[in-house]
Amino acid sequence: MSRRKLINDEPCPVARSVDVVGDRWSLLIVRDAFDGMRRFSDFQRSLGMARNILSDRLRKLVEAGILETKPASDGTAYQEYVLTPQGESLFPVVVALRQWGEQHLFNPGERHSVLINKRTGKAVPPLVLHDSDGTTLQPDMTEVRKLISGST
Amino acid sequence: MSRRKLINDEPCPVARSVDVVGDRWSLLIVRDAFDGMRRFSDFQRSLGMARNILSDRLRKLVEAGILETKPASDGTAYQEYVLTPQGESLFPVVVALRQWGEQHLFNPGERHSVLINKRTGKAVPPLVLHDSDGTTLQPDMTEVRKLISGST
DNA sequence: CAGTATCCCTCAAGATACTG
DNA sequence: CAGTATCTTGAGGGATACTG
Repeated sequence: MSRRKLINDEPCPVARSVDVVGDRWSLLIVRDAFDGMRRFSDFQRSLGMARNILSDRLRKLVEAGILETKPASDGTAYQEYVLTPQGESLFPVVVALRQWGEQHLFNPGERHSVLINKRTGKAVPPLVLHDSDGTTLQPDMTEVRKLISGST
Repeated sequence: MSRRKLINDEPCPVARSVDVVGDRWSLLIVRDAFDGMRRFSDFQRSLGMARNILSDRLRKLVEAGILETKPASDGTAYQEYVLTPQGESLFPVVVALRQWGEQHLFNPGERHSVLINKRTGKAVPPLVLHDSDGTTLQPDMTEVRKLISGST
């Protein structure tokens, strides 16, 4: 995107998040990382993307604090890329995208991968917004207030 | 993106979702739509994006079944763009991105917009994954099973 | 194996002018 | 006001060759 607008001074957290992970590959790399993937070649094979682009995305994800590099566990001289706590907190984002895709982007009966709770062996239930009293929040039950001072 | 890989035959719902909304603008348009925005010029002013791009994104969001057009409520000859039920079900995605951004992309004390429960007047609590028995799912408590036949 | 370095091309995005 | 049309730029992406 040329002459691209700078949005890391946007006051909206959604806009800043999209600026970091709102591209074709970043969230798929994160998805694979949640799936236990750590090595350059594994990501490359899984995603089928050009190596230079993968290299660039991994670097940016490390710069953004989403991944960190570690020496390879098998003693080779190379890196492993693992999620930081900040990266792990993208879990709801990836799950929400997964569930939305499952519901709306597959034909009836079409096969797709699915997220399973290891303990129960069952698919994880739909992600919904619960308020602190347990009520389920719908979109029209919320509103955005501008420019609240953050605690983080 | 040139010679871009086709991923609408990917078996992973995350990949398909990213293919639909994984760009710089789509989710911000959806965010504004959640905020009650309906008119072309309102989106344009809010997002500060080029009109031809906005036009293109609105068309694609309509094609994807996320927005639908309606005659303008004020009687003018133009369109309004409103979320379909499928579009509204992107709510968890937008909220998850919002909350991740709030936590990780702002300096302490820096001001940002915030999502409020209209009824209680308080910020909506963090989005977490609850299993059907109420336990909180962490990333390492889940795994992906490939190619389950879908019910949708 | 794990990248980096090049080369090339396409298209997303911006700017601007135009139209009913 | 709500777009469409046209032009330009450059980032995103692919392919491939190269390196330790």
